[in-house]
Parts: sequence; structure tokens; C-alpha cells
Amino acid sequence: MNIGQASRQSGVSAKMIRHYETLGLVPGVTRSTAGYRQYADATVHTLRFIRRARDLGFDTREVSGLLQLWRDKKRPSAQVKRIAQQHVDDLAHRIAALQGMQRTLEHLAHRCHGDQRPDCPILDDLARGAASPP
Amino acid sequence: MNIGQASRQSGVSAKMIRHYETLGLVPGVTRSTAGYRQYADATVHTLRFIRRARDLGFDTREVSGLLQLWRDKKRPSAQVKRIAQQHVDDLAHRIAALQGMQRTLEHLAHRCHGDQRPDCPILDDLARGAASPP
DNA sequence: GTAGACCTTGACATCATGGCAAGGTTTAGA
DNA sequence: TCTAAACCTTGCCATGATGTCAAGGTCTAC
Repeated sequence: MNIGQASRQSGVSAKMIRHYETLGLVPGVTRSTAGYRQYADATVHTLRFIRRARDLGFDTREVSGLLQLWRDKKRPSAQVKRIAQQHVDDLAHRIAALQGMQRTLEHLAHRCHGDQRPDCPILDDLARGAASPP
Repeated sequence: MNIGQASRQSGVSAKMIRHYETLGLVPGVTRSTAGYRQYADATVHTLRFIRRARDLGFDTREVSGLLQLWRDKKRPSAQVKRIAQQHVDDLAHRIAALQGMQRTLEHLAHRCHGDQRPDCPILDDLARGAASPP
């Protein structure tokens, strides 16, 4: 199977398949005489794993760790859970940060008339450069 | 005022002050005979504006637009509000995406024993490469 | 034999920011 | 007056995950 077909079957772009190869996430590939990468179903499976993990927001370092655990049939599930839990915590932080921005902006936008007049609490806030009190 | 002092007063790193200069967010600076950038309070004010806008998640393009509106004393506040509203919508999308990941992962982590045994629903899900039904 | 689809590598872009290096300037103190 | 420390300059490289483009080789179907 060439890279295009592996890409279609895994949902990972050819570009990223090559990239993951340089990162060592997918094992070194065999090549055809012309130098084309040849893939087996097992690799497509790995690529789907990577895709799914990326979709859940794990960065490539974390994906690498998860892949190693996946391959290690004797892994303690605690290790997997720890990676996942860290990521959940990270997500929570990021969500909270975005929600903070959202709250502030919604508050400001709510008080902005949004008409032809120039007065605007949004610009006022930015110009003051200070967080508004909760 | 040199760049270091402007940096301390605005909360924007010297590096980023220079960067914003190349982007045209802050106007061209006057220089001392030795080539040192000289800042007035007005520029520090602008830098604080930028800092605050960045803290609220606006990207530099949006900041640029907001700065122009800020400087235009005849701006219609509707234009400001539109930029803010778009950003709020963007934030909402990003938050929803992260929450989706968080939900899925919390669900999986909850079902993972997290002990010495290798069985792990997290890896199972990744390996299946499919979203679990809600 | 040839067109079109496919593959290869490599370079560059994104976005906001940090870091380092090599060199010039200013300032405070001995 | 000399010097060390603190400051400034420009420029290059790096991050992370992905896309795009380019120049060139290969395979396939007609």
C-alpha cells in the first residue's frame, strides 16, 4: 500500500505520515525499488491511533508515550491514566482561560451599543488596560 | 524613555515591542543618536492596549483593527462590537471543542482502573480510533 | 508513447514568542 | 580616567502541527 492509500484509510495526510515517521511515531517503513513507502494494515492502525489521540488534543510527545504503552502488553493502566489525567487537567486550564476571556468580552460587548456612535466600553476597557472587577 | 523602561511600564517584552513595530501596530519610533528607540507615554499607552487585547485572545490582525478604531474618534461602535462578537463566537467554538475532548477523556479515564493491570479503556478507544457514542 | 495520477525530498509559511550571539552605548563607581 | 555592569542594536534560530509549492522521478491505463 502506498502512502496515498494509507492516508485515505487512516485519515492522516501523507505529509503528516512522513512527519510522524521523522518523529519516530511510526516505525521505519519498507520501500519499493523506486523508493515509495510501503505500508501494511498494522501501520494504518497505528496511524488511526495517532489521529484519534491528536483529535483528543494530545500533543505528539503524549501520543508517543501512549503509543509505547499501547505496544507494551504488560503496561500498568495507571500510567495510561496518568497521561490522560494530566491532559484533562491541561484542558481544564485552557478552558478556564478561554472562558475568562469570553466572560469579560461578553460583558463588555453587552454594554456596547453597537450603533453609529463612537462611545464604546470595549475600547475603553482595552485603553485602560485593566481587568474589570468581577 | 528607552525600550526597557517602556517594556516594564507596559508589560510587553522588549522583543515584542520591536515585533509590533515591524507589524505596524506601534508607529515608527524616534531614535537617539546612538540608535536607541525613544518612547513617549502615548506609546506606552498603546502598548498596554495591545497587551490587554492580546490577553483577551485577539490575534494581531484583530488588535490592528481595534487600534485603528481606537484612534478613529468618529468610529461607529458597531464596528468594534462586530470584531468583539466574532471573537466571542470563536472563543465559544474553541471552548466547545476542548470540552468535547475533556468529556470524552474524563469518561474514559473514569472507566480505567488505573492500577497495575494492563487493561485500559483509554487505549482501547484510541486503538479503535472511533468516537464513543454519547 | 504519453497523459495524468502518484510518489520523492526540500524549502518556506503560518503565529506569537523566546533565546542567543556579537557588537555598540551608557552609567555608576573606584 | 578606566572599567564593569546594565542596557541597547540587529539578526538568526527554535518552537508545534500543519499546509503549500516546486522540481523531479515513477507508475498506470489507454
